[in-house]
Amino acid sequence: MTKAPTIDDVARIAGVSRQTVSNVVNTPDIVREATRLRVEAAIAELGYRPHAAARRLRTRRSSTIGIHLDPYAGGIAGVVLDRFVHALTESAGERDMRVLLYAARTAEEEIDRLADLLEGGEVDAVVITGTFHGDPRTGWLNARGLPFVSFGRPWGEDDVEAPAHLWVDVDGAAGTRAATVHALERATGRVAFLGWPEGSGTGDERERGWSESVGAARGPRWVVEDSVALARDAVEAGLRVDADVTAIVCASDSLAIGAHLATALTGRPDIRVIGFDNTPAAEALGLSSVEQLPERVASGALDLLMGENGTVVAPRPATAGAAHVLVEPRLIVR
Amino acid sequence: MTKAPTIDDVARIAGVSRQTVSNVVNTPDIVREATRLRVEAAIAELGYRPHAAARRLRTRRSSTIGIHLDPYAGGIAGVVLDRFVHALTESAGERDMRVLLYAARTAEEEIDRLADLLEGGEVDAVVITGTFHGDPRTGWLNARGLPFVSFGRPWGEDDVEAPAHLWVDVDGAAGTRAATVHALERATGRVAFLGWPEGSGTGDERERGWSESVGAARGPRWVVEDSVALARDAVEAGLRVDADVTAIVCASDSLAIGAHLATALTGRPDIRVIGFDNTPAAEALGLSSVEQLPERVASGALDLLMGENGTVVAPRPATAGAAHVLVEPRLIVR
DNA sequence: GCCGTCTTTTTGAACGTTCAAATGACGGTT
DNA sequence: AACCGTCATTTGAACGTTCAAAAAGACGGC
Repeated sequence: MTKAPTIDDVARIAGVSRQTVSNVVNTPDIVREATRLRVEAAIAELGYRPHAAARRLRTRRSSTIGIHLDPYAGGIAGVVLDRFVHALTESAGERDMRVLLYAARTAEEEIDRLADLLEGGEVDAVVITGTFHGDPRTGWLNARGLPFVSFGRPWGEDDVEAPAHLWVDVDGAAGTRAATVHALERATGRVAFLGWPEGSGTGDERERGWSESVGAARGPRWVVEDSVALARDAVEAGLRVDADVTAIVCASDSLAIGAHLATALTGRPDIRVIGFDNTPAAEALGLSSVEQLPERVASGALDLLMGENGTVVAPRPATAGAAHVLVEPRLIVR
Repeated sequence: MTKAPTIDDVARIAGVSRQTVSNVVNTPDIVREATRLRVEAAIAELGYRPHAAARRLRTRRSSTIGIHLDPYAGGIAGVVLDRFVHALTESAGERDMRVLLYAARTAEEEIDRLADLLEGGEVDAVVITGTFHGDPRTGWLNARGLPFVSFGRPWGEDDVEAPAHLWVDVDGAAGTRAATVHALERATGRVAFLGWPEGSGTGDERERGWSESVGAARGPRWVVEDSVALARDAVEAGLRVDADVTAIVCASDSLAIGAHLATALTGRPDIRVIGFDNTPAAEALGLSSVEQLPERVASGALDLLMGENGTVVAPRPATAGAAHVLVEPRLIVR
């Protein structure tokens, strides 16, 4: 490996100027066919690849999107984000974009990273995840006019008429609604809900889907933190009180696995348990679960940042209507 | 957001030259304290951040490491890789490195991506994963002298005296050995092994750990593809023949979950099932499992690429001894 | 006051690309 | 034959940084 060939080397071999080579690479259609073929031959002969940094410097574009990776928390929750990262990488690749990961433990640290990456031109835009009530990141990004989209809606802020920022999310209520409807079709008794303590936007949404569609078959509503063991205990206790429950809609797969264990332990394998997130664990146990369709979420995020078919980051102002994508999840029946 | 300040703006404000500002940023100790403070004040005042692309162009370093993301296959297997990516991102951050993802469906496509990324200077090195017998990637990379490390040893090739390339891996045999020893301590009957068909290096290693340590308590050796349902059926059938088995060491968590289901179904909850990979699914079911310690794998990969405490990619030639890191996994008992 | 040495700072060039504007080639019209 | 318009190609400059070498300062010894 001596020295990588530059655009000038190609130009010399092909007997044209730098710029013509550049045109062949970037806008082939404005170059005469004969010339183009000659240049392409030279490129192939030398194995020329444009130097990314030089291009970035000149165009002031990195063609890269940053995404934050939370510290690995263990458990099941991380799987959804990982699938999203996968999907984002693939969708981005189709648009000639790259995905850069960054880690940060706290919101402050993350803001520092964001500043480095965005202001240093390392990335053109970022995807932030796990937004929460009063999240400092969105305000900071907005104040500087930096392009970003969040996976997760801006909880608590005005999110319909004048959206605070671009966002993409999964319609949690639609997911549990589908689960509930499915349960009602099959089940003969009441349909319970196993969810998280009130206050998490996501959890409240998921409960709402059940609540609004369960109707007369409404069973009890059990609440625990997101843990298999807690869920198991809660359901075991709950079933002693409400023995006529024949289906349990859950806010997560962790809860669903706990519920599943409880039904097995108490000799009630007839009870249908439906989870949320369609994690490998639910799949392994043969539990039905609501699939978030991360591929759709990912391409929705890119659509927002780059336009439907755009190839560069050019965020529209967050105007009503075009400022978010809400993906309808799908129930996977097992 | 008008225009980002450049190094010249800082220099003007601080009343020094470009280069002095550059020195304050990169090598503060060679600059006189009084000057340094003045420059730092100017940097803070303007909110200056060096432009990544310009720096990359000049230094010919991207401070970025690329890593391939397989198409999401579903199931449990992906979790280990995702944890590794997490860990790599965090370790890399500590060394002022970034992690860039790329997707590719086939080995050929991947080689194309690698060429773009490495020869275009987009990344300084790559981590390749899922190496297999006769993998075309390693040869291609070696032929060009491009820096890389693989997660997974070079199966089949000379991997001790004259290592084919830098690699980091988990000692699978040590993992199943620990699992077997643990089983022998607790179990009264024989210890079985549930593994994959012969031929996958990883699977053979894991079987070896059991085989070499199980001794007189050696139980049957069952073989299936990596699927929960297949594992369940195999173990159910196997236990009818070998009823004195009281522990099953498995080559993966998928297999372990299948085995676990089989023991539950056949009324043998006393049988200890031990998995491999310590995935969330195993955790959720309370199964013991061998933990791969992805953090160690990640920092091992960086050590190989950058030296123990290095801050730039400067791969040593793959000389015996210093060319690989073999991480000893740890049994998580539940 | 001068010299040598060491430390600190400045200067000019270079990294490889694309942008914006200029030049050249060619055919058709007047 | 001069002019115009269109298309294809070239030219000079610029993007913001760091390298290498040169210049300027500081300091002590004689």
